[in-house]
Amino acid sequence: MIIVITMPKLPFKAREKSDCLGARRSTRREAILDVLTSGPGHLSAEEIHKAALKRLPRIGIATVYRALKFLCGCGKAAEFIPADGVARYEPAGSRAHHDHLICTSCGCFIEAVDPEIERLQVRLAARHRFKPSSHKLEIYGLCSNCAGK
Amino acid sequence: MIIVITMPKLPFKAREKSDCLGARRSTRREAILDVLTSGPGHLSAEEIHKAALKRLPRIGIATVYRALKFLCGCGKAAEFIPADGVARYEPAGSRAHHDHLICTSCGCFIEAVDPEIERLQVRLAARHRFKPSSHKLEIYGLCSNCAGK
DNA sequence: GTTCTTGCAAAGGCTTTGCAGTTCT
DNA sequence: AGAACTGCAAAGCCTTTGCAAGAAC
Repeated sequence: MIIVITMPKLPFKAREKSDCLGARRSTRREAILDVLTSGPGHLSAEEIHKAALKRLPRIGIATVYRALKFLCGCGKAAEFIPADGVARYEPAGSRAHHDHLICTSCGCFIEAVDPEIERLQVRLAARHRFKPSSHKLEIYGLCSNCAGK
Repeated sequence: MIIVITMPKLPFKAREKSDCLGARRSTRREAILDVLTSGPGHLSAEEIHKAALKRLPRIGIATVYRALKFLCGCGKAAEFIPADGVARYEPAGSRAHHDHLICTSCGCFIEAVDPEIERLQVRLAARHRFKPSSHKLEIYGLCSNCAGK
């Protein structure tokens, strides 16, 4: 069984709070959400940890993972796992869905959307009597920079 | 940097052989390829190992991983990593590309293709001056069986 | 006999968990 | 005070690697 959207065991009170940032104010979670929204996007947990350390010198990697699970559960962040198997995180909720063009040379991520593809995916699922809840399209290849070399 | 299609270090002679099954005949690699082609598909390394053990009671998991890398390098198998982060393998080469509908309830994989989506993906990449080499579309949701419940 | 292949055990990399101490309300 | 949050270290899981023994050519 595969869980795609992991809802963390939110503390009881957190579920009642509209901002979903937790039952209590937490400097770490706020910092991590901020790293996520102000950073370049598509960061790994380790990269997020590194960025967070600049603001909170003693924050541990476990806290980062916990906060990320939490934020994903709240819909404030989204996790996705590219072909290298290392999870990346991006802010979610306020941002539109998008697919990824991933450069296999420099590792950069380009966000892209094609409404038509989105529509066709729904059709494809329907054709198989499949009820889609989320999807993920990744195109691997060379970005314009790397292809030029 | 993200390597999507990992070409294993093939032994020198293996590269010259057309069947690409290795420089030498290997019962294990043949068995694993057979598990792959005759099995239900989308098996994890562990599942493949379990199936292989029935034929070769002493085969080790390392051999399975090595063989899988090898077969992927030869184009005889394809690896893909769904949202749970655990690699799955399927026979390749003789089979057409396809996308996956993945049931988040029972974990089943449905293979599907939509030629139009394929075309639009190329267009989408081109629009970003991106040179695609492979892509992966996964739709998560409920299969008809699970949706009915 | 040389080179490839294998099993085993150990190590690696990413992620989660247990626990005791700390913080928030 | 009570529940939530945190850092640290340990454990977990999947995968790879080192090495000595075995097999193929």
